[in-house]
Amino acid sequence: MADLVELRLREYLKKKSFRPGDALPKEQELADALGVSRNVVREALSRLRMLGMIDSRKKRGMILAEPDILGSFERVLDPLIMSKDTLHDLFELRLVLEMGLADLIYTRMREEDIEELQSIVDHEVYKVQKPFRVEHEIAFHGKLYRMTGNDTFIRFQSMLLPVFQYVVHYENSISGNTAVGKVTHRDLVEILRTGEPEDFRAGMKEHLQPHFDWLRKK
Amino acid sequence: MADLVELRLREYLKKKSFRPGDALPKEQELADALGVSRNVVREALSRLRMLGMIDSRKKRGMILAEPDILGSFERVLDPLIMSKDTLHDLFELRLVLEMGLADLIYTRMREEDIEELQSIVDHEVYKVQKPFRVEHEIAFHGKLYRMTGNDTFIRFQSMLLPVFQYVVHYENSISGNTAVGKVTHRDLVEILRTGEPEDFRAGMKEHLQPHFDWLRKK
DNA sequence: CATTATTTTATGTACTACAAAAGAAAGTAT
DNA sequence: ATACTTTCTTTTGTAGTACATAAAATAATG
Repeated sequence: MADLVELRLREYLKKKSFRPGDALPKEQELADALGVSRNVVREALSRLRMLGMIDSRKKRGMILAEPDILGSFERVLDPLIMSKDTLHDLFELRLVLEMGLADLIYTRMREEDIEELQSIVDHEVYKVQKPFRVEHEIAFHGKLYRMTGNDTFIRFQSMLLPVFQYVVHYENSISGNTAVGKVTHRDLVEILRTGEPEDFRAGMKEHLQPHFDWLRKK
Repeated sequence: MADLVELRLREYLKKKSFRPGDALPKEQELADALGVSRNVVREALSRLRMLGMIDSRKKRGMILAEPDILGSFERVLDPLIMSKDTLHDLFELRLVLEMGLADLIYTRMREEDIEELQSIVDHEVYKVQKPFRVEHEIAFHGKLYRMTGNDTFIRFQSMLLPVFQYVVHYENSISGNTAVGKVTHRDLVEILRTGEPEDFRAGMKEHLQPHFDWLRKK
Protein backbone atom coordinates (compact mmCIF):
# COMPACT_ATOMS: atom_id res chain seq x y z
CA MET A 1 0.00 0.00 0.00
CA ALA A 2 3.02 2.23 -0.36
CA ASP A 3 1.90 2.52 -3.96
CA LEU A 4 -1.28 4.09 -2.78
CA VAL A 5 0.44 6.48 -0.44
CA GLU A 6 2.78 7.49 -3.22
CA LEU A 7 -0.21 8.26 -5.41
CA ARG A 8 -1.88 10.19 -2.64
CA LEU A 9 1.19 12.27 -2.01
CA ARG A 10 1.44 13.00 -5.68
CA GLU A 11 -2.18 14.10 -5.83
CA TYR A 12 -1.66 16.19 -2.75
CA LEU A 13 1.30 17.96 -4.26
CA LYS A 14 -0.64 18.60 -7.42
CA LYS A 15 -3.77 19.80 -5.68
CA LYS A 16 -1.95 22.21 -3.47
CA SER A 17 -0.06 23.34 -6.56
CA PHE A 18 3.22 23.47 -4.76
CA ARG A 19 6.05 25.34 -6.37
CA PRO A 20 9.63 24.14 -6.14
CA GLY A 21 11.07 25.33 -2.87
CA ASP A 22 7.92 25.00 -0.81
CA ALA A 23 8.04 23.01 2.38
CA LEU A 24 6.02 19.87 2.93
CA PRO A 25 4.23 18.74 6.07
CA LYS A 26 6.32 16.57 8.30
CA GLU A 27 6.34 12.82 8.02
CA GLN A 28 4.28 12.16 11.12
CA GLU A 29 1.58 14.58 10.00
CA LEU A 30 1.39 12.94 6.61
CA ALA A 31 1.21 9.55 8.25
CA ASP A 32 -1.64 10.67 10.49
CA ALA A 33 -3.45 12.38 7.64
CA LEU A 34 -3.29 9.30 5.47
CA GLY A 35 -3.98 6.90 8.29
CA VAL A 36 -0.83 4.86 7.82
CA SER A 37 2.34 4.41 9.73
CA ARG A 38 5.26 6.71 9.33
CA ASN A 39 7.10 3.76 7.92
CA VAL A 40 4.89 3.51 4.88
CA VAL A 41 5.02 7.24 4.33
CA ARG A 42 8.78 7.05 4.37
CA GLU A 43 8.76 4.36 1.69
CA ALA A 44 6.65 6.55 -0.54
CA LEU A 45 8.76 9.60 0.19
CA SER A 46 11.85 7.60 -0.57
CA ARG A 47 10.48 6.95 -4.01
CA LEU A 48 9.73 10.58 -4.68
CA ARG A 49 13.15 11.45 -3.38
CA MET A 50 14.68 9.02 -5.82
CA LEU A 51 12.81 10.69 -8.66
CA GLY A 52 14.15 14.01 -7.49
CA MET A 53 10.69 15.35 -6.76
CA ILE A 54 11.52 16.17 -3.17
CA ASP A 55 14.58 17.04 -1.23
CA SER A 56 14.68 16.55 2.49
CA ARG A 57 16.94 18.03 5.11
CA LYS A 58 17.01 17.37 8.76
CA LYS A 59 14.91 19.66 10.81
CA ARG A 60 14.08 21.92 7.90
CA GLY A 61 11.57 19.46 6.55
CA MET A 62 11.12 18.46 3.01
CA ILE A 63 11.15 20.68 0.00
CA LEU A 64 9.53 20.14 -3.32
CA ALA A 65 12.19 20.10 -6.00
CA GLU A 66 12.30 19.97 -9.75
CA PRO A 67 12.37 16.35 -10.74
CA ASP A 68 15.14 15.12 -12.91
CA ILE A 69 13.23 13.80 -15.89
CA LEU A 70 15.84 11.39 -17.07
CA GLY A 71 17.31 10.37 -13.76
CA SER A 72 14.74 7.70 -13.18
CA PHE A 73 15.11 6.53 -16.71
CA GLU A 74 18.79 5.85 -16.33
CA ARG A 75 18.16 3.52 -13.45
CA VAL A 76 16.24 0.98 -15.47
CA LEU A 77 18.14 1.27 -18.71
CA ASP A 78 20.28 -1.77 -18.20
CA PRO A 79 20.59 -3.92 -21.30
CA LEU A 80 21.11 -6.94 -19.09
CA ILE A 81 17.67 -6.85 -17.60
CA MET A 82 15.80 -5.66 -20.63
CA SER A 83 13.87 -7.97 -22.85
CA LYS A 84 15.12 -8.35 -26.38
CA ASP A 85 11.94 -6.72 -27.61
CA THR A 86 12.47 -3.60 -25.56
CA LEU A 87 16.08 -3.41 -26.65
CA HIS A 88 14.95 -3.60 -30.20
CA ASP A 89 12.36 -0.89 -29.64
CA LEU A 90 14.99 1.41 -28.19
CA PHE A 91 17.31 0.74 -31.08
CA GLU A 92 14.57 1.82 -33.45
CA LEU A 93 13.95 4.85 -31.33
CA ARG A 94 17.57 5.81 -31.77
CA LEU A 95 17.33 5.43 -35.53
CA VAL A 96 14.27 7.65 -35.59
CA LEU A 97 15.98 10.27 -33.50
CA GLU A 98 19.00 10.41 -35.76
CA MET A 99 16.80 10.69 -38.81
CA GLY A 100 14.88 13.55 -37.26
CA LEU A 101 17.82 15.55 -35.99
CA ALA A 102 18.54 17.46 -39.16
CA ASP A 103 16.34 20.52 -38.75
CA LEU A 104 17.29 21.10 -35.16
CA ILE A 105 20.96 20.82 -36.01
CA TYR A 106 20.70 23.28 -38.85
CA THR A 107 18.85 25.71 -36.63
CA ARG A 108 21.49 25.69 -33.94
CA MET A 109 24.85 24.76 -35.40
CA ARG A 110 27.79 27.14 -35.35
CA GLU A 111 31.03 27.25 -37.24
CA GLU A 112 33.02 25.77 -34.37
CA ASP A 113 30.68 22.77 -34.24
CA ILE A 114 31.59 21.91 -37.80
CA GLU A 115 35.25 22.27 -36.92
CA GLU A 116 34.88 19.89 -34.01
CA LEU A 117 33.06 17.37 -36.16
CA GLN A 118 35.79 17.66 -38.75
CA SER A 119 38.38 17.06 -36.09
CA ILE A 120 36.51 13.98 -34.94
CA VAL A 121 36.38 12.41 -38.39
CA ASP A 122 40.01 13.35 -39.00
CA HIS A 123 40.99 11.32 -35.98
CA GLU A 124 39.03 8.31 -37.07
CA VAL A 125 41.26 5.40 -37.96
CA TYR A 126 39.90 3.06 -40.56
CA LYS A 127 40.06 -0.68 -40.61
CA VAL A 128 40.43 -0.95 -36.88
CA GLN A 129 38.85 -3.45 -34.58
CA LYS A 130 35.33 -3.16 -33.29
CA PRO A 131 35.87 -1.38 -29.97
CA PHE A 132 37.41 1.58 -31.72
CA ARG A 133 34.70 1.61 -34.34
CA VAL A 134 32.12 1.94 -31.63
CA GLU A 135 34.15 4.73 -30.06
CA HIS A 136 34.13 6.63 -33.30
CA GLU A 137 30.43 6.16 -33.66
CA ILE A 138 29.84 7.52 -30.19
CA ALA A 139 32.14 10.49 -30.69
CA PHE A 140 30.57 11.50 -33.96
CA HIS A 141 26.92 10.90 -33.29
CA GLY A 142 27.27 12.21 -29.76
CA LYS A 143 28.54 15.50 -31.14
CA LEU A 144 25.55 15.67 -33.47
CA TYR A 145 23.23 15.38 -30.49
CA ARG A 146 25.16 18.02 -28.60
CA MET A 147 24.79 20.37 -31.54
CA THR A 148 21.06 20.48 -30.97
CA GLY A 149 21.72 22.47 -27.82
CA ASN A 150 18.98 20.47 -26.17
CA ASP A 151 20.14 19.18 -22.79
CA THR A 152 17.37 16.64 -22.38
CA PHE A 153 18.23 15.31 -25.77
CA ILE A 154 21.91 15.04 -25.06
CA ARG A 155 21.39 13.14 -21.86
CA PHE A 156 18.83 10.95 -23.51
CA GLN A 157 21.23 9.93 -26.20
CA SER A 158 24.03 9.20 -23.75
CA MET A 159 21.62 6.93 -21.93
CA LEU A 160 20.86 5.06 -25.11
CA LEU A 161 24.54 4.41 -25.81
CA PRO A 162 24.85 1.10 -23.99
CA VAL A 163 21.70 -0.06 -25.69
CA PHE A 164 23.18 0.87 -29.01
CA GLN A 165 26.40 -1.00 -28.34
CA TYR A 166 24.47 -4.03 -27.28
CA VAL A 167 22.41 -4.12 -30.45
CA VAL A 168 25.38 -3.46 -32.66
CA HIS A 169 27.05 -6.41 -31.01
CA TYR A 170 23.96 -8.50 -31.62
CA GLU A 171 23.80 -7.33 -35.21
CA ASN A 172 27.42 -8.36 -35.64
CA SER A 173 26.85 -11.82 -34.30
CA ILE A 174 24.31 -12.40 -37.03
CA SER A 175 25.70 -10.81 -40.13
CA GLY A 176 29.33 -11.45 -39.21
CA ASN A 177 30.65 -7.96 -39.73
CA THR A 178 29.67 -4.45 -38.88
CA ALA A 179 27.49 -2.98 -41.54
CA VAL A 180 28.70 0.30 -42.92
CA GLY A 181 26.62 2.66 -44.98
CA LYS A 182 27.72 4.20 -48.22
CA VAL A 183 27.73 7.66 -46.71
CA THR A 184 30.51 8.10 -44.16
CA HIS A 185 30.88 10.47 -41.26
CA ARG A 186 33.18 12.52 -43.42
CA ASP A 187 30.50 12.82 -46.07
CA LEU A 188 27.98 13.96 -43.48
CA VAL A 189 30.27 16.74 -42.32
CA GLU A 190 30.66 17.91 -45.88
CA ILE A 191 26.90 17.95 -46.26
CA LEU A 192 26.58 20.04 -43.13
CA ARG A 193 28.97 22.56 -44.61
CA THR A 194 27.36 22.97 -47.97
CA GLY A 195 23.98 21.27 -48.00
CA GLU A 196 20.47 21.81 -46.74
CA PRO A 197 18.58 19.91 -44.03
CA GLU A 198 17.00 17.71 -46.70
CA ASP A 199 20.43 16.73 -47.96
CA PHE A 200 21.57 15.88 -44.48
CA ARG A 201 18.51 13.72 -43.88
CA ALA A 202 19.14 11.90 -47.14
CA GLY A 203 22.78 11.41 -46.21
CA MET A 204 21.93 10.15 -42.77
CA LYS A 205 19.47 7.73 -44.29
CA GLU A 206 22.22 6.31 -46.47
CA HIS A 207 24.57 6.21 -43.53
CA LEU A 208 22.09 4.23 -41.47
CA GLN A 209 20.79 2.17 -44.36
CA PRO A 210 22.41 -1.11 -43.19
CA HIS A 211 20.53 -0.83 -39.92
CA PHE A 212 17.26 -0.21 -41.71
CA ASP A 213 17.95 -3.19 -43.94
CA TRP A 214 18.56 -5.27 -40.86
CA LEU A 215 15.23 -4.14 -39.44
CA ARG A 216 13.43 -5.20 -42.58
CA LYS A 217 15.05 -8.61 -42.56
CA LYS A 218 13.76 -9.39 -39.11
CA MET B 1 21.55 6.05 3.11
CA ALA B 2 18.72 4.32 1.31
CA ASP B 3 20.34 5.65 -1.82
CA LEU B 4 23.39 3.61 -1.04
CA VAL B 5 21.45 0.48 -0.31
CA GLU B 6 19.55 0.90 -3.55
CA LEU B 7 22.84 1.11 -5.40
CA ARG B 8 24.18 -1.91 -3.59
CA LEU B 9 21.13 -3.95 -4.43
CA ARG B 10 21.41 -2.94 -8.02
CA GLU B 11 25.06 -3.96 -8.13
CA TYR B 12 24.17 -7.19 -6.42
CA LEU B 13 21.54 -8.01 -8.99
CA LYS B 14 23.92 -7.20 -11.79
CA LYS B 15 26.81 -9.15 -10.34
CA LYS B 16 24.78 -12.25 -9.74
CA SER B 17 23.39 -11.78 -13.22
CA PHE B 18 19.90 -12.62 -12.17
CA ARG B 19 17.37 -13.40 -14.81
CA PRO B 20 13.75 -12.35 -14.57
CA GLY B 21 11.91 -14.86 -12.45
CA ASP B 22 14.74 -15.60 -10.05
CA ALA B 23 14.09 -15.30 -6.35
CA LEU B 24 15.87 -12.79 -4.18
CA PRO B 25 17.15 -13.28 -0.64
CA LYS B 26 14.67 -12.27 2.01
CA GLU B 27 14.57 -8.81 3.45
CA GLN B 28 16.17 -9.71 6.74
CA GLU B 29 19.08 -11.44 5.06
CA LEU B 30 19.69 -8.45 2.82
CA ALA B 31 19.55 -6.18 5.84
CA ASP B 32 22.08 -8.30 7.69
CA ALA B 33 24.33 -8.59 4.67
CA LEU B 34 24.37 -4.85 4.13
CA GLY B 35 24.58 -4.04 7.80
CA VAL B 36 21.49 -1.87 7.87
CA SER B 37 18.05 -2.20 9.32
CA ARG B 38 15.31 -3.99 7.50
CA ASN B 39 13.60 -0.65 7.32
CA VAL B 40 16.21 0.86 5.07
CA VAL B 41 16.26 -2.22 2.90
CA ARG B 42 12.55 -1.92 2.47
CA GLU B 43 12.85 1.67 1.34
CA ALA B 44 15.32 0.64 -1.33
CA LEU B 45 13.23 -2.33 -2.34
CA SER B 46 10.21 -0.10 -2.55
CA ARG B 47 12.02 2.00 -5.10
CA LEU B 48 12.97 -0.97 -7.20
CA ARG B 49 9.43 -2.22 -6.94
CA MET B 50 8.18 1.12 -8.22
CA LEU B 51 10.49 0.82 -11.19
CA GLY B 52 9.11 -2.61 -11.85
CA MET B 53 12.46 -4.25 -11.31
CA ILE B 54 11.18 -6.58 -8.65
CA ASP B 55 7.89 -8.12 -7.75
CA SER B 56 7.22 -9.36 -4.27
CA ARG B 57 4.66 -11.78 -2.96
CA LYS B 58 4.03 -12.86 0.54
CA LYS B 59 5.84 -15.96 1.60
CA ARG B 60 7.16 -16.59 -1.87
CA GLY B 61 9.77 -13.90 -1.55
CA MET B 62 10.75 -11.40 -4.12
CA ILE B 63 11.26 -12.03 -7.78
CA LEU B 64 13.32 -10.11 -10.23
CA ALA B 65 11.04 -8.80 -12.92
CA GLU B 66 11.45 -7.04 -16.21
CA PRO B 67 11.41 -3.35 -15.48
CA ASP B 68 8.90 -1.20 -17.20
CA ILE B 69 11.15 1.21 -19.00
CA LEU B 70 8.64 3.99 -19.32
CA GLY B 71 6.69 3.45 -16.13
CA SER B 72 9.07 5.52 -14.08
CA PHE B 73 9.15 8.14 -16.73
CA GLU B 74 5.43 8.70 -16.61
CA ARG B 75 5.60 9.50 -12.95
CA VAL B 76 7.70 12.59 -13.34
CA LEU B 77 6.28 13.83 -16.61
CA ASP B 78 3.99 16.37 -15.10
CA PRO B 79 4.01 19.68 -16.93
CA LEU B 80 3.11 21.41 -13.70
CA ILE B 81 6.33 20.56 -11.98
CA MET B 82 8.63 20.79 -14.95
CA SER B 83 10.75 23.78 -15.66
CA LYS B 84 9.96 25.73 -18.79
CA ASP B 85 13.33 24.73 -20.19
CA THR B 86 12.64 21.04 -19.80
CA LEU B 87 9.21 21.43 -21.34
CA HIS B 88 10.79 23.14 -24.26
CA ASP B 89 13.37 20.40 -24.62
CA LEU B 90 10.63 17.77 -24.68
CA PHE B 91 8.71 19.72 -27.26
CA GLU B 92 11.76 19.72 -29.49
CA LEU B 93 12.20 16.02 -28.85
CA ARG B 94 8.70 15.48 -30.15
CA LEU B 95 9.39 17.45 -33.29
CA VAL B 96 12.51 15.41 -33.92
CA LEU B 97 10.61 12.18 -33.42
CA GLU B 98 7.93 13.13 -35.90
CA MET B 99 10.52 14.16 -38.44
CA GLY B 100 12.31 10.85 -38.08
CA LEU B 101 9.28 8.59 -38.20
CA ALA B 102 9.02 8.28 -41.96
CA ASP B 103 11.23 5.28 -42.64
CA LEU B 104 9.87 3.22 -39.82
CA ILE B 105 6.33 3.96 -40.92
CA TYR B 106 7.03 2.98 -44.49
CA THR B 107 8.65 -0.23 -43.33
CA ARG B 108 5.68 -1.31 -41.28
CA MET B 109 2.52 0.26 -42.61
CA ARG B 110 -0.33 -1.80 -43.99
CA GLU B 111 -3.27 -0.99 -46.14
CA GLU B 112 -5.67 -0.86 -43.21
CA ASP B 113 -3.46 1.70 -41.46
CA ILE B 114 -3.94 4.06 -44.37
CA GLU B 115 -7.66 3.47 -44.23
CA GLU B 116 -7.75 4.32 -40.55
CA LEU B 117 -5.74 7.47 -41.12
CA GLN B 118 -8.11 8.43 -43.91
CA SER B 119 -11.03 7.87 -41.60
CA ILE B 120 -9.42 10.08 -38.99
CA VAL B 121 -8.90 13.00 -41.35
CA ASP B 122 -12.39 12.54 -42.79
CA HIS B 123 -13.81 13.08 -39.33
CA GLU B 124 -11.81 16.20 -38.72
CA VAL B 125 -13.98 19.29 -38.50
CA TYR B 126 -12.38 22.49 -39.57
CA LYS B 127 -12.61 25.88 -37.97
CA VAL B 128 -13.48 24.50 -34.60
CA GLN B 129 -12.29 25.68 -31.26
CA LYS B 130 -8.96 24.72 -29.77
CA PRO B 131 -9.84 21.66 -27.68
CA PHE B 132 -11.07 19.85 -30.77
CA ARG B 133 -8.05 20.90 -32.77
CA VAL B 134 -5.84 19.31 -30.16
CA GLU B 135 -7.98 16.18 -30.27
CA HIS B 136 -7.50 15.90 -34.01
CA GLU B 137 -3.79 16.36 -33.63
CA ILE B 138 -3.64 13.61 -31.06
CA ALA B 139 -5.75 11.23 -33.11
CA PHE B 140 -3.75 11.71 -36.27
CA HIS B 141 -0.23 11.86 -34.94
CA GLY B 142 -0.99 9.14 -32.43
CA LYS B 143 -1.96 6.83 -35.25
CA LEU B 144 1.29 7.61 -37.00
CA TYR B 145 3.20 6.48 -33.94
CA ARG B 146 1.13 3.35 -33.67
CA MET B 147 1.95 2.52 -37.27
CA THR B 148 5.57 2.07 -36.31
CA GLY B 149 4.57 -1.07 -34.46
CA ASN B 150 7.02 -0.10 -31.76
CA ASP B 151 5.38 -0.38 -28.35
CA THR B 152 7.99 1.62 -26.50
CA PHE B 153 7.54 4.33 -29.05
CA ILE B 154 3.79 4.38 -28.79
CA ARG B 155 3.84 4.67 -25.05
CA PHE B 156 6.52 7.27 -25.20
CA GLN B 157 4.47 9.46 -27.46
CA SER B 158 1.34 9.12 -25.35
CA MET B 159 3.42 10.30 -22.43
CA LEU B 160 4.53 13.33 -24.33
CA LEU B 161 0.97 14.34 -25.17
CA PRO B 162 0.34 16.55 -22.15
CA VAL B 163 3.64 18.23 -22.76
CA PHE B 164 2.60 18.91 -26.30
CA GLN B 165 -0.72 20.39 -25.27
CA TYR B 166 0.99 22.57 -22.76
CA VAL B 167 3.43 23.98 -25.27
CA VAL B 168 0.76 24.48 -27.91
CA HIS B 169 -1.18 26.43 -25.37
CA TYR B 170 1.90 28.48 -24.55
CA GLU B 171 2.57 29.05 -28.23
CA ASN B 172 -0.98 30.28 -28.65
CA SER B 173 -0.74 32.74 -25.82
CA ILE B 174 2.15 34.40 -27.63
CA SER B 175 1.25 34.41 -31.28
CA GLY B 176 -2.48 34.67 -30.70
CA ASN B 177 -3.61 31.78 -32.84
CA THR B 178 -2.66 28.20 -33.51
CA ALA B 179 -0.13 27.99 -36.24
CA VAL B 180 -1.05 25.65 -39.08
CA GLY B 181 1.34 24.38 -41.68
CA LYS B 182 0.72 24.43 -45.38
CA VAL B 183 0.60 20.66 -45.55
CA THR B 184 -2.46 19.24 -43.84
CA HIS B 185 -3.13 15.85 -42.33
CA ARG B 186 -5.06 15.03 -45.46
CA ASP B 187 -2.06 15.83 -47.60
CA LEU B 188 0.14 13.60 -45.47
CA VAL B 189 -2.20 10.66 -45.95
CA GLU B 190 -2.08 11.19 -49.68
CA ILE B 191 1.70 11.20 -49.55
CA LEU B 192 1.66 7.94 -47.63
CA ARG B 193 -0.43 6.40 -50.37
CA THR B 194 1.60 7.44 -53.33
CA GLY B 195 4.91 8.89 -52.17
CA GLU B 196 8.24 7.75 -50.84
CA PRO B 197 9.70 8.21 -47.35
CA GLU B 198 11.55 11.31 -48.55
CA ASP B 199 8.27 12.85 -49.69
CA PHE B 200 6.68 12.13 -46.36
CA ARG B 201 9.55 13.71 -44.49
CA ALA B 202 9.31 16.80 -46.66
CA GLY B 203 5.55 16.94 -46.10
CA MET B 204 5.92 16.53 -42.38
CA LYS B 205 8.48 19.30 -42.34
CA GLU B 206 5.99 21.62 -44.03
CA HIS B 207 3.28 20.48 -41.67
CA LEU B 208 5.40 21.29 -38.65
CA GLN B 209 7.00 24.38 -40.15
CA PRO B 210 5.16 26.85 -37.91
CA HIS B 211 6.61 25.11 -34.87
CA PHE B 212 10.11 25.23 -36.29
CA ASP B 213 9.61 28.91 -37.07
CA TRP B 214 8.56 29.45 -33.51
CA LEU B 215 11.72 27.73 -32.30
CA ARG B 216 13.87 29.99 -34.39
CA LYS B 217 12.15 33.10 -33.10
CA LYS B 218 12.97 32.26 -29.53
C1' DC C 1 25.14 44.02 19.98
C1' DA C 2 27.69 40.01 18.75
C1' DT C 3 28.85 35.58 19.81
C1' DT C 4 28.31 31.34 21.99
C1' DA C 5 25.65 27.74 24.42
C1' DT C 6 21.36 25.38 24.93
C1' DT C 7 17.02 23.77 23.54
C1' DT C 8 13.83 22.26 20.32
C1' DT C 9 12.34 19.81 16.40
C1' DA C 10 12.24 16.85 12.26
C1' DT C 11 14.56 13.46 9.81
C1' DG C 12 17.24 9.03 9.78
C1' DT C 13 18.02 4.51 11.59
C1' DA C 14 17.18 0.50 14.39
C1' DC C 15 14.39 -2.76 16.62
C1' DT C 16 10.22 -5.26 18.06
C1' DA C 17 5.74 -7.00 17.41
C1' DC C 18 2.12 -8.77 15.03
C1' DA C 19 -1.20 -9.36 10.97
C1' DA C 20 -1.85 -11.64 6.59
C1' DA C 21 -0.99 -14.58 2.86
C1' DA C 22 0.52 -18.55 0.79
C1' DG C 23 3.30 -22.51 0.31
C1' DA C 24 4.58 -26.77 3.06
C1' DA C 25 3.47 -30.39 5.85
C1' DA C 26 0.64 -33.29 8.41
C1' DG C 27 -3.40 -35.66 9.19
C1' DT C 28 -7.79 -37.96 7.86
C1' DA C 29 -11.22 -40.27 5.11
C1' DT C 30 -12.62 -43.07 1.33
C1' DA D 1 -2.63 -45.32 -1.63
C1' DT D 2 -4.64 -41.17 -3.10
C1' DA D 3 -7.40 -37.06 -2.51
C1' DC D 4 -8.90 -33.72 0.48
C1' DT D 5 -8.79 -30.84 4.56
C1' DT D 6 -6.47 -28.80 8.38
C1' DT D 7 -2.64 -27.05 10.67
C1' DC D 8 2.06 -25.24 10.69
C1' DT D 9 5.65 -22.29 8.96
C1' DT D 10 7.69 -18.73 6.67
C1' DT D 11 8.10 -14.21 4.65
C1' DT D 12 6.19 -9.92 3.39
C1' DG D 13 3.51 -5.89 5.10
C1' DT D 14 2.26 -2.57 8.65
C1' DA D 15 2.48 -0.34 13.14
C1' DG D 16 4.73 1.60 16.84
C1' DT D 17 8.64 2.90 19.90
C1' DA D 18 13.15 4.56 20.82
C1' DC D 19 17.04 7.11 20.05
C1' DA D 20 20.81 9.35 17.20
C1' DT D 21 21.76 13.41 14.45
C1' DA D 22 21.66 17.69 12.44
C1' DA D 23 20.06 22.18 12.04
C1' DA D 24 17.29 25.94 13.22
C1' DA D 25 15.54 28.72 17.02
C1' DT D 26 16.17 30.56 21.32
C1' DA D 27 18.54 31.78 25.48
C1' DA D 28 22.66 33.16 27.74
C1' DT D 29 26.87 35.63 28.22
C1' DG D 30 30.64 38.70 27.29
